[in-house]
Amino acid sequence: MARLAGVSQATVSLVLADKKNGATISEETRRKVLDAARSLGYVPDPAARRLAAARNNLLGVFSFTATFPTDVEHSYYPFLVGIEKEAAAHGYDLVLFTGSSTGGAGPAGPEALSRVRLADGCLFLGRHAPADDLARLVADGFPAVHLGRRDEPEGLPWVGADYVSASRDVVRHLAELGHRRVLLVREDDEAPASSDRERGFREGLREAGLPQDEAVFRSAAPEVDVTAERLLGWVAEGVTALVVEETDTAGAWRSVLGAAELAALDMPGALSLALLGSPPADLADRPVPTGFDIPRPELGAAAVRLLASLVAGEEGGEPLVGCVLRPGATAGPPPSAAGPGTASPPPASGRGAGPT
Amino acid sequence: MARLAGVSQATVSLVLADKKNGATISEETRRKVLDAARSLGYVPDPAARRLAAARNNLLGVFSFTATFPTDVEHSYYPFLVGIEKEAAAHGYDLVLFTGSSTGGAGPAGPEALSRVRLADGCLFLGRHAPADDLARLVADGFPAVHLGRRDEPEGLPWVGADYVSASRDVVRHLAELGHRRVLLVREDDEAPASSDRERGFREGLREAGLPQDEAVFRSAAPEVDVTAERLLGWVAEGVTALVVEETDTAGAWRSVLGAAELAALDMPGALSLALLGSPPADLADRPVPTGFDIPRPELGAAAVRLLASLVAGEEGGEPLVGCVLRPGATAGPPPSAAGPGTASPPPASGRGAGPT
DNA sequence: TTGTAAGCGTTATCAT
DNA sequence: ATGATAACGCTTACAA
Repeated sequence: MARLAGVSQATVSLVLADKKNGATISEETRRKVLDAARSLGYVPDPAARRLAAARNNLLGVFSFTATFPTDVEHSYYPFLVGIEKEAAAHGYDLVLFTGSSTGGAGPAGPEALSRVRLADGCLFLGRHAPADDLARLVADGFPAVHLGRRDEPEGLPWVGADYVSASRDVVRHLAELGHRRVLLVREDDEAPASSDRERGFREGLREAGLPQDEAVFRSAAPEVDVTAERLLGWVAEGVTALVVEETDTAGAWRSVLGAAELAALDMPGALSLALLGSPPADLADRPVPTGFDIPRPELGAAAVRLLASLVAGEEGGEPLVGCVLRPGATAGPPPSAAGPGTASPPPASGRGAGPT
Repeated sequence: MARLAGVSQATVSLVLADKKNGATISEETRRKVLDAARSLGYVPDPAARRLAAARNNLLGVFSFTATFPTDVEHSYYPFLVGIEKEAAAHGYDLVLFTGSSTGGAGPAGPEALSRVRLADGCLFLGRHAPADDLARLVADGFPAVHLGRRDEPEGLPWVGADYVSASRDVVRHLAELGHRRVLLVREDDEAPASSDRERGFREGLREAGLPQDEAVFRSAAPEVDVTAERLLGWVAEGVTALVVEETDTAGAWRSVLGAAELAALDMPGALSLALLGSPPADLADRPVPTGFDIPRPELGAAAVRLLASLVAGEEGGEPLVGCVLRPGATAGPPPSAAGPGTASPPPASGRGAGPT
């Protein structure tokens, strides 16, 4: 220890810690200690440091699938970008629990989840987390945050994208373009992400004074069956814009895109399309869909922020992160509109169509 | 501590450590401890564990740039894939030290690097690591492994791709296709990665009994100036294949590709091209270059393997990981060859041209 | 077979 | 302003 080298003892701790509170170190000893430390190449042992401080400045990241799958597409990369940055900003290092991906060693049982306790708190990615194990963590007061909206283990804090507002904004955008008949195509799935989008969609309609009856088309979940006939039927009924739900498989979007192609519909011309999310990577060559982007890095950062505040014993803040509208190229004025950008005032309803 | 919950005390340590030597725990206490631990969700504190001179089953990963930069292209992702898998296989969790990216907390001084001592060992990514800080770690006997060949802090173990063999194989491949005049285009840079490639290139020539004089063209580093005229000149001199070095910027490759285009050379027909590495992402739409791929996940895995053996107190093994030849589409038989695949026996030298 | 006790290197709380 | 000294939670002889 540098105590021997220098002239003092645990005073070293004080000078090296650079405490902000009581400025209680004489310049002389300070120098002595610093010099001794430098000449000895002394570095405080982080393990001892953390042991004494009762916290280890470690934030866990637990994913139930491999954190780094071979297929980059499915990875948590965009979240990790924000997570790493925010963690660094708060002075935390990250523990990546090679959780369920236990390729050969440790047991993948419930034990695995317990390991996260070695960190000061933990972030959970992906929806495969066993609710009861998480409940246990929460009940024990262990700081945990789920990345993505989650109702299941009651009391589990989470951060998620604000699909409601984002979906509302998309509808507002369409209304401003002049659309009066807008239809939502969604999969028949009761996931919160789905319901939130529908809620936002309906809010958007209401706000713009548009009719809400028959405004939603639900299709069987796995294969969405929007046929060309159905599409043409809608157009015949006066629908000028389709708002499509986004899911992992993008089933609805693919289906609609395929049908539009089959029906040989001029895309922004005869029918406007909007996607409630981002298009899948394999459709990257298609025109950029009008819709919104989930700010994944920002979501990751928000999760870390929340987790850090929980670790610090504070209450968590706003769990919702705003999405950003993507104008895109698949939506334009409706066919009947006088000209581009000329949004005619709403014929029905007494409420205005403009932004409220 | 679980001691209170169960009936014993530091015996907990013994049963949780699963010591291999003297089987000295009665099945009964063992169960008691295990049960108590499970019901309490008890996890040994890594810091305390490490402090007590044991190990905490944590492996560090330290990169001097962000591990997850916004731009996926520049990330260590492919390495992480292998690192995560191998770490899991060895029963290690990963601690991501949010390196120099210290966006707000501690300074980037030596202190930053010493945090890694919390783990049993650490992997270093990227060449921005301050050599002296690393030297300190090594001198202290801390298990550290650098991902990528590194000479700087002497004694720092590393794993890297075997560019020598890979480059040799590329030349062999060309020779087997029938090429007798092969030219290496490299940047004027003394990086080990460059010299290794040249060495392998020369080995390949020798093995195939091809002339080594004037077989290497060196160009200024930043902007590689391979002009169309120069290219045509080489072809006129009888050069039928170009082997191009790979660097971060792919300057040489871009230059050669551009010149070949300008000169309107039929690519595999009039001149064969090979790249000593992988093409940059923005050239993904071009024909796949003949050359080799660096098995990044395997490299990451090898690094973890080496690190794990160092942690276990063993000597490290083979630091070189083989690359895999990529046949590609930019190399074919030379114009003069009788037909595809008909490699004529070497006219010069007494040594065979086939695989040795 | 299991309990006791001595550290491991820091930090934090008191006295000086 | 600084020197003792008691934790911090664990491992590991060593004793019982």
